[in-house]
Amino acid sequence: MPELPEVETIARILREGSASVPGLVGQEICACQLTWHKTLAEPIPEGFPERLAGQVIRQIGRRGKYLLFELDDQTLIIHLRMSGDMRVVPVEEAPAVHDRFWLEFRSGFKLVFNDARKFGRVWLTSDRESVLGKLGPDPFSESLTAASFHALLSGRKRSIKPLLLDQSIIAGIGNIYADEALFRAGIHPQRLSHTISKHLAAELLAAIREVLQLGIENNGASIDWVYRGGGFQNKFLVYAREGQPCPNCGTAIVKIKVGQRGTHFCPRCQI
DNA sequence: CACGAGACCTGTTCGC
DNA sequence: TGCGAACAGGTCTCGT
Repeated sequence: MPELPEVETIARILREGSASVPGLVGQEICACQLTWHKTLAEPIPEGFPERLAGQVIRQIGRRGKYLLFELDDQTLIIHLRMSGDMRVVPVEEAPAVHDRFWLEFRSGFKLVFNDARKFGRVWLTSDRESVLGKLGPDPFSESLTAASFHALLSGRKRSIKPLLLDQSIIAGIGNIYADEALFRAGIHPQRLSHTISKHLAAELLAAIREVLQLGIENNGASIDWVYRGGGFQNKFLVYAREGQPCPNCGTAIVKIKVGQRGTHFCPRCQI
């Protein structure tokens, strides 16, 4: 599920709350539960879980696909991986299947991490960089310019799609948005990165920002049983559209494997 | 350095 | 209808 737009949407909802639940900024933690031990990333934080009690959530944000909860003297970091989801419900509500971890607040609500496939991870750390340090720039970062992006591409010989999925190069793009961005930029997913001109790199960066922004404006994408609430899945131009006509030229969209990932593109428009 | 395979997991969908 | 295979929004590690 969660690529940058989905994580951004979740962070915003948790920060601001909704009609039925309050925002979490300012809420004091009084207890926590871990029901699948591997959900807590190594190394096990010193004093966990007692140290969480009494801490207040001061801010909620995102870096790449990581959710960040700034506490009084530590940061709680959560990565949803493939099937993770967050929800806020009253403490007395019975746990659901696949609830792996939750925080209980004095206000009577709890923040629950639900994760069917158990790939998701939670960190509690005083040193965020130990978790986030290897991430490349955020796609929306002002420090990421057409020129620096072009330098990232020309500095290596690699198929462009796996490169876009490499979080150490640029942080936040996943399988859906990579396919959508490459289509909009007219670039074949297997094209080698160093063959992309400066002009085309600028177009690709603009396409990446455009699809991520569209995703955010639509509250992310919901597919199958994973993630709900988003609407971007109705605006896919190539993803999950194998055999359907390309919106530009009508050619049937093709699906292949690139770097072990399902990859959708128009064989005529993308070169 | 770049790539592929395998691992980590469960649930859903596909193909025979 | 049933059953195993294939596949899924992600990332890490290992071997070549």
